[in-house]
Amino acid sequence: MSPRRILVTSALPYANGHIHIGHLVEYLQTDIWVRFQKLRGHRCVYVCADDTHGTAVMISAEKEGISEEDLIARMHEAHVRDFSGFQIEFDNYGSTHSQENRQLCAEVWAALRRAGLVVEKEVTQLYDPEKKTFLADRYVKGTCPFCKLPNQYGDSCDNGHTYSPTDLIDPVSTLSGARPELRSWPHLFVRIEKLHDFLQQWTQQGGHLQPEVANYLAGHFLGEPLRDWDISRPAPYFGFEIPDSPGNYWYVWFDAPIGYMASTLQWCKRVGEDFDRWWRDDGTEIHHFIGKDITYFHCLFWPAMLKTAGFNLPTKIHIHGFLTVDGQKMSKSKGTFVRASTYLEYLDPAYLRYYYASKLPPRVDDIDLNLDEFVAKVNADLVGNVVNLASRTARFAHTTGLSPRYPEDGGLFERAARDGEAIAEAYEKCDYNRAIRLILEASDRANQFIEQAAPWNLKKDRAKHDQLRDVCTVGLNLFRQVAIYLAPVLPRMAEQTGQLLNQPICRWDESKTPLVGKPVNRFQHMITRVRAEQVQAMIQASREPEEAERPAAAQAWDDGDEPLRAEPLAPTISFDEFVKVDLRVARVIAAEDVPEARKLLKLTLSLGGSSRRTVLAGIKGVYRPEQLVGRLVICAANLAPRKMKFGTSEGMILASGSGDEEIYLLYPDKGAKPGQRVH
RNA sequence: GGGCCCGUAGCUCAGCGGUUAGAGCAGGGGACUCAUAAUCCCUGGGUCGGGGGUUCGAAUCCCUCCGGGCCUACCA
Repeated sequence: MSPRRILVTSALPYANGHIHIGHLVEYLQTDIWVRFQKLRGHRCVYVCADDTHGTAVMISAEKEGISEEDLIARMHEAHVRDFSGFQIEFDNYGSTHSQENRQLCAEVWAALRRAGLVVEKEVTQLYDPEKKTFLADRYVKGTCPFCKLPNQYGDSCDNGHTYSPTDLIDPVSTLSGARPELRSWPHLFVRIEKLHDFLQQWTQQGGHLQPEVANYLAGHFLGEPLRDWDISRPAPYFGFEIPDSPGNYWYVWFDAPIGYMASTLQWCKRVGEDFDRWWRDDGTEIHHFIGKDITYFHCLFWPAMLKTAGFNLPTKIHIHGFLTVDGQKMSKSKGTFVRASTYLEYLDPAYLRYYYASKLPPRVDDIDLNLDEFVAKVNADLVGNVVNLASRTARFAHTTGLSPRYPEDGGLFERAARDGEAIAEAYEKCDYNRAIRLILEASDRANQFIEQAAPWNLKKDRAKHDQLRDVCTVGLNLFRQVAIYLAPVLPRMAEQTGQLLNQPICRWDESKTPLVGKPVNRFQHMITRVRAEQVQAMIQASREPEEAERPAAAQAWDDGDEPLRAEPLAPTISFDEFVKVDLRVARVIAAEDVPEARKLLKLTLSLGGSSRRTVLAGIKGVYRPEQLVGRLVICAANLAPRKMKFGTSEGMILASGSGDEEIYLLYPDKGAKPGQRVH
């Protein structure tokens, strides 16, 4: 087989946050694939970069009082450190804020213009007059025009109503607290519909996408005309100004994927390669690894851009699912939102590399990091089964060395050498789960062999020295095969195996030829067992301070400013306005679930005597009905009844928190009586 | 409302038209002592989410329902 030329990318991590164990699913999946290809002898280049542009970076920089450039430089450094800690090896790790990227963006842009795909349309948006900037939906808050729920984002409210930010009642900019005004501005759009036929064909044929992804696109986007893509943002915007449209900047999703090319270009300059050979040459394969959340950009816009500008199209887009921890979404308060750097303080990266590999299917399925299983798998498979194989033979072999000729082994070496093809095929298809299972089977057979050959008995009899040497030669060669097959996942172990046997592991095919006549070095532990306490310590360290236990001796409170920032103060009101709201103490005398509703509980409140109110409260996410019965709450009692899908709500009960997972009901101190007004 | 993925042993998953449905871990019993309390042997455990259908034959294909996750739209 002649060597393939393969360019591989992972999605560009956003410069606004740190790498966490969810990101690592992707970078480890990709790194393993790249290492596999290199080990197979192919020409394979792995590029990535920080995604640096957009509003979120601007806001963070301002919040910290530093320039965007300083912020992204700092994050770049942190990202690189995290990746290298996990033995993720890029050939180039760049930034979308680079000269190369600006140049390539201009090139792609010119091609879109030339093809007549760019049109200008007025867009009317809310504008923050204080910050002199247009506001994306998530930076506007106000009262839902439908249910009058206050403090809702610009596109939808917690009760599930969707609307335009211009319909919000009393909108407030979360950037400045100012009242936004409506303004229009010309935006540039890409008429992607002109490429509909091409995209239909490209997504449905040629095996570029997993079947479920192709179906998703066909059913969801390609069944109707594709909408124009709004690709420009007015200043101020951290990004690249559009050369032929001063005052406008490319939307971050335009320049981010071009960052794949820009990073390649940087690499080409550094090592003296020809860029066109990698991006304009049918002989090159391009493989993107991404998460399912960004399917839309990579499978529609990106091929459209490449096609128009005459670059290589992706050979394959490998899409993976999300990470859950112990079956649930990662959570900051539970401590399962673990940063890469935190992980590395407590655990060996080899554990996670192995664990993810053992779980990853070729499909888009989510994968679960089950912490108990993590410990069990690492200890049982990696240490107990694989490394132990070396550990239990290398000590004997240190004195004997390897036999000059490979001894009879009942066909075990041959068998594992043959299985190499099936294992390689599994890696190629990103079916790491299957690859690992096959490898573990080989390791199992080797352990059985050792057990039965009992080198510890042979050692007792000097006359059996040669037999002992033969058994160790078999055992270590079977181990070496396993180490080769696991090299993409566990590069460190492959190196250690090379040192142990005085023969570095460089090629996959070395699994086909037994190693003989070599001295064996003193065995050193390759991977240590993991203890559940270490994992627990890591989880503890990842818990957000707000959830940590309060210190008994309350010293200075260190309350963060995030809540206030997330929801700035509303405009000042007069006392007269305040007293219009009649807040009352009320007792929950009945509570029941509204099964069809995602968030609602139906509460019956007593205001004392025979006064009853039925209130539908969106607190199901946190409170169960039985917890509430008997409790005192505070209720907005003179609110106009509101007809909702599941009945009429005659008031609201007071709670703080963002909504879904975070809700804190307010209740009065002991002694308060239902019906009392709150002044 | 539409779509996608998943539902197989206590747990995590494999099998995706054909012999009595598998693995690892966990459980039970035994062996061994070289090894990081590792290893080896034996063993219990499953209406393959429910129900229909296609087929000589279905965990595997089709329909439908239920449950979990996700994406996306619209109305109010």
